[in-house]
Amino acid sequence: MTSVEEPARPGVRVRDGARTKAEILDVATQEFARAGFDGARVDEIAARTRTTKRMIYYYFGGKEQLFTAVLERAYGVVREAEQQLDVEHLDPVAGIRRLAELTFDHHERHPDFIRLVSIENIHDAEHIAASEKLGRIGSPALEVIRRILAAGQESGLFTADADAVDLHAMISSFCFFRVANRHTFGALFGRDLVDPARRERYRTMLGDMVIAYLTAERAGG
Amino acid sequence: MTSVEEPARPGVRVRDGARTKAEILDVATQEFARAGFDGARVDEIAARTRTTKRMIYYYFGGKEQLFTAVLERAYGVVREAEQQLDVEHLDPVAGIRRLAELTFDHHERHPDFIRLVSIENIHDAEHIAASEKLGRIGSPALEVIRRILAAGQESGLFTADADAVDLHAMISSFCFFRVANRHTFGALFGRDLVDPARRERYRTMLGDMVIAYLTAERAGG
DNA sequence: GTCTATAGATAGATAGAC
DNA sequence: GTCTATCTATCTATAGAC
Repeated sequence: MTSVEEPARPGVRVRDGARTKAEILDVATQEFARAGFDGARVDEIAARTRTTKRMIYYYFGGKEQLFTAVLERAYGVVREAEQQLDVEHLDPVAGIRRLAELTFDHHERHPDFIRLVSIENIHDAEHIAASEKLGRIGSPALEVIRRILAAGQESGLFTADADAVDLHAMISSFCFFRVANRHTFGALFGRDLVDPARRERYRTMLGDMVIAYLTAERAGG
Repeated sequence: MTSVEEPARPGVRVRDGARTKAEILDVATQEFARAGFDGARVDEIAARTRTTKRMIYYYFGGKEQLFTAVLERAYGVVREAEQQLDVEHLDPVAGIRRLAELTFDHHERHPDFIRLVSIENIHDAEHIAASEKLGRIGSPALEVIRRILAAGQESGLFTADADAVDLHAMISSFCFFRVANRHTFGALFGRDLVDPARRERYRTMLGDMVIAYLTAERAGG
C-alpha cells in the first residue's frame, strides 16, 4: 500500500500491481460472498488467482483488511450506480416509484453484494466502522430521495411524514429481504422469491406499497 | 439421540440428558448467533456449559448437527409464539395491523434468531433443507394471514391482489431488515434503526404501509 | 455418561531466496 | 514483486479410562 500503482502497459505483461490487486479483489469477493468471512479461505482465494497467497498479504496485509477492501469496492459500485440515477425530471410519484424499481433491479443483479452486507452485519459492521473510505462514502440515492420527498410533501401529494432515511430503509428492506432471505423463505414456505416468473409481480408490489404509503389519506391529515 | 430422554427428578441432580442438551443448545444459540457457523467454536460452547466438548459430540454428533438443532429450536419458539396469535376477532384492517405489530415486536425481542436466519441464508439454508422437523413445521401466522386476507378481499376492503405469502414477505422484510441490517445501516447512514426512541414510529410506519398497500384505490379496480 | 488427552487436519501468516 | 517451503496456532473430532 506504500508504493504508487503503476499504469498498465498494454502488450507488455509485467509487474502490474493494480491488475493483480483487482484480480484478487474479484476472487475474494466471490469467496467471501460464498462462504462468509470465517468460512472463506485465503488459500482458496490465492489458488483461483494468477498470483500467490504471499501477494495477498503483500498487498492487503491480511484476511481482515482484504475483506474490508472487498466491501469498499462493493459499496463503491453501488454508489456509482446511484450517481447514474435520473429520476428527478419525473413527478414525485413517478420518481419514487422509478427509484424503488431501480433499487429492486440493482439488488437482484448483485446477490454477492447482498451476501457481503449480511456477512458484515453478522460482524456488527466492524469493517465499515474501521474504514475511512466507507465512513465518508455517503449515498447519492439518499439525496435524491430527500429532494423528491420534499417536493412531494410540499405539494401535498405525499401525506406521510417519513423522512428520506425512513423511506430508503423501507425500499431497501423489501429489496434486500427478497434476495438475502430467499433460501430460508423458500425452504420454509415453498416459494422462490426471486423466481423470474414472479419478478414483475414483486417489482410492482414494491412500487405500489411505497406509493400507497406515501399518498394514503390519513385521519390526522 | 437413541436413548429416551429422562424426566427431570427435582432435587436429585443426576444424569439429566434433557437438561444438559438444553443447556448446550442455549449456549450454542448464543455462540452461533454471535460469530456465525464457521466463526463459532465448539470449544467455546463447551467451556460455557457445565458439561464438556465430548458431550456435545455425544448428544448431537457434530457441529453441523448442533447448528441444525439450534435452528430447529429457534424456529420452534417462533411457531409457538405464532400459535398464540389472537387477531381474528378483529376486523381485517385491525387484524392485519395487529399481526404486523406482533411480528415487529417478536423480531425486536429475538435478535439472536434474526442472526441465525441470516447465517443460515449465507449457507443457502442447507440445514433447514436437511432437517425433517423444519420441513414440516409450517407457519400458523401464514394461516392467520390467509384467512384475514380472504375476508378483507371478499368484503372489498382490500383491493390488492397479494396472497398470504406475499404479505408475509412484505411484513417480515421490514421487521427483519430493521434488526438484521442495523449495523451496516447505522454505520453508513448514521441512524440506529432499533433506537427505542424511534420504535413507535417504525412500528406505526409498518402498519400504515401494509394497510395503505392493501386498501389503496387502484386504477384497474 | 463423563472426563483427560490427543489425534489429524488445516487455517492464517511469514521467512527468505531470487 | 514473486516464488516455495514452512511455522505456529487452532480447530473439529475421537480414543480410551473410569
